[in-house]
Amino acid sequence: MGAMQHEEPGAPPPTGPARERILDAAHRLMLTVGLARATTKEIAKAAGCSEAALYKHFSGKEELFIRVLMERLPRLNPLLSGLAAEPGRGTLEDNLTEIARQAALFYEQSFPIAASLYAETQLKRRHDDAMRHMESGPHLPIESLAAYLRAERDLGRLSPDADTYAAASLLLGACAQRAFAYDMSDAGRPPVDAFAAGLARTLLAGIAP
Amino acid sequence: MGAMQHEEPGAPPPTGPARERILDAAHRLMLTVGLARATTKEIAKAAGCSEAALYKHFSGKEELFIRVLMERLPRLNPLLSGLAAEPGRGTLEDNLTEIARQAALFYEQSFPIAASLYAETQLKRRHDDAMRHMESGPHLPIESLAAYLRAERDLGRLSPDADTYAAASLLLGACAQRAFAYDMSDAGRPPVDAFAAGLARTLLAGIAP
DNA sequence: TGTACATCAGTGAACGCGCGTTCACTGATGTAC
DNA sequence: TGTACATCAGTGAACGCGCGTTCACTGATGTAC
Repeated sequence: MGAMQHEEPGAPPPTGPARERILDAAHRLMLTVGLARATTKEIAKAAGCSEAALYKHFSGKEELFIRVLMERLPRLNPLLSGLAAEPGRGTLEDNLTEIARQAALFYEQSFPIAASLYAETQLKRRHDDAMRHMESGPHLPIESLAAYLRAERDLGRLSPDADTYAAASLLLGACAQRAFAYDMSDAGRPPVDAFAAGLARTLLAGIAP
Repeated sequence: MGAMQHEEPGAPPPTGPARERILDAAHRLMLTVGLARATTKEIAKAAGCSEAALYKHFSGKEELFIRVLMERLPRLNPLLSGLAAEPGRGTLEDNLTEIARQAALFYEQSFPIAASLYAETQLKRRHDDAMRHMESGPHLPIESLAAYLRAERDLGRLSPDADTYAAASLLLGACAQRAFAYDMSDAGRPPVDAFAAGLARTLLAGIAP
């Protein structure tokens, strides 16, 4: 009882190595109260340790946040470059639907945190530099998808004059926008399966009569 | 000389009524250093007044930010609902290109600030509520554009089974994503005119062979 | 085996700084008589 | 006209709080001889 005084009543019990618990706690707080109010005191409380313990695992608060971004946010690129590796498999509409579905789920998870970096230009710049150095970043999914579409076009499964970059922007943009326009509390967000299917169909067929 | 000590060397000289100068200064700082580091001290310095003066015009820092959001961010909706009012004008491709162009510029300006609200969940919620109350919000452009597309479809200028919601999501999503994926410093951002034209063409024609 | 020392994860309490906010006040302008 | 008072935009200095960070320390575990 007395030993548990740091544990939140509603939160899952902190288990596992402390470093992971801290990353999880920081991640959770960034999503719920936001980057600005994810203080060292709250993070420590949620992780079930003292504030001082944070500094045994991370050099400071900024490093902790960078680590959350790198070790807790999902990656979209593996899926996309996987597909690009073997074009010609399955139907194009199925593939695009699945890409849109995964992308929508990906942005749903990562967008709120990625967006909050805009509040801390300095932190954002540090993260952007790290991303650029490991050749990653938010523009990469678009380029991966465009590469996949080019490969399909070379196989004759797309119109020979299809603008693959525009197509990739349209599909992924719609998925990212969905996370932006309808967030957590908003019930108006369209169900992901129907949404993804509609995007893929519309992108393939166009809307001209 | 001595009287000007509050003015930033590089900044434009603070002119006009104090309230407007404060809003401008806050807006500028939100874009440059980010919401989190846009402190009352910095805002006052940039506006050429004392910190205490801020509280003569706004009840507090949060109200000031809300006011910046409401009085300084551009609106996309007027353009869209204007178009929806008279469908059948001009060619569809031209209209979609112009919409995409305006949307891309709009998101370029508003996205960094809107995104930074994710760092302050509480402020975001207050702003969302205000938006909902005046029947606005980030999902509205999509619905306005969808309404315009429906009107064009009813005129037979779109395929009768076109998914107008999906089409609107694709077009506006791509424009928003452009602001997100390639920000300020990044030189990789595609020029807005070519980008908009490519989106409109691709959305109309589709990419299927 | 016992003993002396090293290492390690972690803590409670304090520190200093920067923040948003408030206070008592000023000097200029307007207004009633 | 002068005089007394009211209003107004704005200020410099202070206040208190919450933040990230550090400090000296503890108790448990490992290790050499």
